[in-house]
Amino acid sequence: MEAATLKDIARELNISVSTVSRALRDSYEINPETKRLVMECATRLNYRPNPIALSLKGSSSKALAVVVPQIANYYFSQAINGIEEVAQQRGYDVIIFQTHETYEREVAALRQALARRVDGLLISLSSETSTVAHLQEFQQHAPIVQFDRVSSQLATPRVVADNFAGAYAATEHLIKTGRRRIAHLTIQPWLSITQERLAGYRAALEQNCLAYDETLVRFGTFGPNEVGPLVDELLALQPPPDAFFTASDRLAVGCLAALRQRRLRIPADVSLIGFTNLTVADMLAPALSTVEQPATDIGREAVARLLDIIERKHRAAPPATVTMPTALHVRESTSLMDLTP
Amino acid sequence: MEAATLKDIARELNISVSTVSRALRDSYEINPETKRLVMECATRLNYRPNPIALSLKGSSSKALAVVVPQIANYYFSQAINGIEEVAQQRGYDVIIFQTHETYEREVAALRQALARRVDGLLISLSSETSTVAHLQEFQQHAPIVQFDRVSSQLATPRVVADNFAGAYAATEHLIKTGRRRIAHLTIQPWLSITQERLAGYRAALEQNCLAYDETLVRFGTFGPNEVGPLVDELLALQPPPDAFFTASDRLAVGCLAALRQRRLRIPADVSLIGFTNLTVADMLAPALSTVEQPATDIGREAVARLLDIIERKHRAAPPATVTMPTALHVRESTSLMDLTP
DNA sequence: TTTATTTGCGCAATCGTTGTCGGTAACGTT
DNA sequence: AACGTTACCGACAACGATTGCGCAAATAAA
Repeated sequence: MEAATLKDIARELNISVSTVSRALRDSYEINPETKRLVMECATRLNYRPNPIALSLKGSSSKALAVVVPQIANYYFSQAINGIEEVAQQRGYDVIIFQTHETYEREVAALRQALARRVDGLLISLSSETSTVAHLQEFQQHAPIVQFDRVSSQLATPRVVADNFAGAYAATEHLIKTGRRRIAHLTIQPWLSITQERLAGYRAALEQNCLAYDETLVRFGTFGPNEVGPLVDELLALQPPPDAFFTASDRLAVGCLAALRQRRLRIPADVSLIGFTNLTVADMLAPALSTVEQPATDIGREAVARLLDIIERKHRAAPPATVTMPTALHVRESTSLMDLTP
Repeated sequence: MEAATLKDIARELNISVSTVSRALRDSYEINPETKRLVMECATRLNYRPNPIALSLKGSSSKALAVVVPQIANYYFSQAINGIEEVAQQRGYDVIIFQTHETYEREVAALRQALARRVDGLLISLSSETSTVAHLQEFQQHAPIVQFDRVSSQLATPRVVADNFAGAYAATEHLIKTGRRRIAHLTIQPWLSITQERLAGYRAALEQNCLAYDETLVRFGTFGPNEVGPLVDELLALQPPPDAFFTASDRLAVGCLAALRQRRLRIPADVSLIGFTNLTVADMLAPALSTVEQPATDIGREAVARLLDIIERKHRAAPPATVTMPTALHVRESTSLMDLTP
């Protein structure tokens, strides 16, 4: 059973294809009786408009592109979950691209998305991306909404977690539990989220009369075996840090592993808090304090914005930034400092 | 800058569209010199064939559909990672659908996929799915490869983990560490993976002269708060279980939480092993023994099979089953039984 | 009755690409 | 000189849907 087309209906009813098309779109210039016949026949033949033909015709492809650095990542898989949910609800399909954190693959992904004539793009920038010419080029064809890793050079709506507030809360919490030398392990310095978190961290320090010490802050793209050496470096400082604040899932887990490997007691020797979406955070040893980002909601919100632009044809979209609240979860890894020697 | 089309090249060179088309496809009936000109012009205009037009023409859409119950799931996000990687390498885009474990959304997803004229389908069945008519229907249009949750009623290649061996190894390991009353928490009984794991569990028991006790086996779709009561039920048995073997990520974590909440010592009172893809398994408290499935490899293998069928046009694909080895990771949660009272 | 106007529908172009067919030279063969 | 080959290229239709335009018939207004 092949998919029914307008032509099939037209043949069946001995009318022209154009009449069928108009009847289905409820055009005023079609006889109500004819409409009824066409509708009936369409449901009988289980007619569905061919999205490919529609795309070619140039109207809309009913498909969205999602470009993220990685799928196999707690944060992004949750975000995509939210995106797919809302998109599907509103009749759009989602095409996924991974950049694996490279600029090159990001460009390739955009090219693909363009070729597919997607109606819009949701993107979280790769860590290599520092220019946005490729995105501006894309923007001339379809609207973009950025989420999580966003660039301010690009005029689009942005949906992000409240990174400043989250980092501020985490840092302040560490200070209130008696920590004074707080190391911050974070990702590439040019990313918006890195800067915002760093700013929050710094603001909390200064609000609490602690000096900002840049030797305590480390940036990087930390592979599986790169966190250990870094932790060693930090621990060699005088005085050594008494707390670690990490900026991603990978870093939190890597740091936890490194600290445990080095037989440091958490939180007795150092405390640890992460910016993560680990659902198992409270099952870790020790239970990991975290700043949780509403990843699913960020996905939902981002795609909702995008679809509003697409459907209301607000081409000149308000490049507003939506900030979603983060939540501080205090667990064992940041208990009060043990002051007994 | 709009995307260049054949027409643009044709106009530029004052030749016909068909000639351009053939020149680019390196047809024998085009003058080498003309070909050169066309090629040069094509690269200059940055021409890319329009996949939409190609799809409409009926040849191939260069897109694959992936249908999974959930994206935000350690196992599936890793599998999709593998799928996307290989697909992208071989020039195919991936369209993702989530069924949220419902038959209805699975049918809807297949309909969408069909409308998009995808060249093939990778599917892991929803837990509600018991009939495969919708898949057979789909099969008449494009090839299917099943992975993980597969149905034997459907003649397609299948790529799965070695569930029997994995479950056997886990169970045997529990027995060798002194356990005798091994509970098995698993998912819906009609799923292939459930049955295979159950069979492996049972075989290991019987090989070791332990009776299979069906009151120790529980099936279900365990929501966030459903694991607790179940654990209570099992612990009320006489004698109570001294080990838990769970069949999924969610169950392993849920069970761990429930046991800890009830102040049972792991592994002193009970030991616990999961069938999971948790990357943080050895960071949990206690470090969780697991049977690890090669999710990424399963994804890679499945998509490779599918693309082979698509490209070699082996429509009558060998419905072979590829079994990928699992790995037993012994950690703290299944240490030797403590025999001191 | 003649002229407007409305109603209802079909024709044909369009989107980008490919396949079928046919045509025109230039050449070689008798 | 007449014919067949070969090499090369263009016109056209088709995929499925939308849309501007035109055309006929029916109705309304003159």
